[in-house]
Amino acid sequence: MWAGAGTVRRVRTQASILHLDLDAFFAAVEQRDKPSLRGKPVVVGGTGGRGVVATASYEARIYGVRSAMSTREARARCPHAAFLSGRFHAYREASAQVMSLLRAVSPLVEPLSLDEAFVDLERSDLPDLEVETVTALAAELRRRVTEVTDGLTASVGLGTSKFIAKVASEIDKPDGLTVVVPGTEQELLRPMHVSVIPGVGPATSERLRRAGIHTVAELESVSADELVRLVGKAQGTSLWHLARALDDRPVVAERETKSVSVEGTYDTDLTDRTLMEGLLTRQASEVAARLIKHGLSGRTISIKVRLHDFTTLSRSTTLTSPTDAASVIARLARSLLVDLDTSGGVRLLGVGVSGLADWIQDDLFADAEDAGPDGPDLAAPGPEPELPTRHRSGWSPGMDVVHAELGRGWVWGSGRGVVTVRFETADSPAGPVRSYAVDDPDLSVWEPQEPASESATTSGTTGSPG
DNA sequence: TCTGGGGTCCTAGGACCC
DNA sequence: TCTGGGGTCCTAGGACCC
Repeated sequence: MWAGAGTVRRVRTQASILHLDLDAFFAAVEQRDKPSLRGKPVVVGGTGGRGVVATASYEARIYGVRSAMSTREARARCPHAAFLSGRFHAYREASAQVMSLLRAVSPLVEPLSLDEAFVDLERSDLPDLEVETVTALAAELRRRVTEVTDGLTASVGLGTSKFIAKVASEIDKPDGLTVVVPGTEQELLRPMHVSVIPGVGPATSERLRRAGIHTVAELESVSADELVRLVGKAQGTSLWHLARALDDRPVVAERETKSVSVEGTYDTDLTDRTLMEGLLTRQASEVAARLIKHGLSGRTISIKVRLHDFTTLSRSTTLTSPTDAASVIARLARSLLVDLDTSGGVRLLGVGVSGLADWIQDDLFADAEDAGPDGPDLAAPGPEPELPTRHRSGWSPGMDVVHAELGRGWVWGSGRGVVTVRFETADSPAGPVRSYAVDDPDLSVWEPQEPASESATTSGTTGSPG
């Protein structure tokens, strides 16, 4: 029965999905490249005061060092380990070698990270997809991985779905190969903890635990309606299916980028607003550089602020058209910080751009050349930028610079016949705000107009005698 | 001085439009 | 004029993954 579970999910009848996972990847690359580290505990990750472990070699895992553990704790558990901050060039290179091996097996390869990928064997040249055939292929693949990477090892799992292939690759790690024979999936899953299911992390595990659900077998006995009630619609239906090993997610080779961001955690909490603005400005430049490098631009600019007590805030604003300009991203990022109370100290700051388009409206921005590659810059000396006629029909928050009674400002918002201008002052990136009629004929000498704001309505209420 | 960095997806509420 | 529903977009926060 498919009671209340929506559309049928067709699971493959053959173990044609392969999952490959390079063992203790970052640490293994370090041990490969530096023989003195072989056989010794190696920890790769953040080495600063607030760093965390990215990868621990198996020698370090003996001491209880784990991924995502703070480096501080890892040092306490295994003081004699080598603590390294990582050489991502080397990791990327080794990863590329392995990925190209996988693509030689099948064109349909989905990398999950530098050290992990799914391969769809239905698109391979194999004569059939019987267990013996795919097992032989996987064994040969593992041998080739070690050969081309000069000694790295991989764990491989094979199954009828992504879920099962991934579970399989964990079973005989490191340096192992496991094939889950089609038809035996539920038998394998039932005794396992619910956290084996993708998407079930600490929070969901705890919710399920409180409902008396610990194993996949117990999860299977819960109705779809009950699961939706417990964890929400999307996750509830997903759980109902995955508990039955019903997983028809396809292997997807190319994924579109949805957002680009840069963030940093600082060893000591930040309290100086000017410093924070400077850091956001630098991060905005890095984000812009990456957008440009990939030919992307985006409409939504966000900042992320983690306070001293680890509460995390985000603020965002959306432009009417996409940008990849560092000055625009920086200006908006700084102004988003203005509302936030950071007096207790800030441990993390970040800038991101989402709502990406893979093209830029060149014609629309042609005039930005006057102000340099980053678009109009309020700090730049020289003549006022000439305002093009397009400003009369469409205003672009964050991008358009205008001239009005407080000097130069930039468009903060527009709508209902009004354009809001934010003036940048020496004190603040987001200085005073004034609104102007959108059809004002003279752009540079606009007369201030009463903003259509909330404060106007309250005064009317108190003034009425009733 | 517990708790990285770069992502993805989901939820919920409000605005706005039809 | 009142009421409601659905769809879409936006914002903020949270969970999760590697």
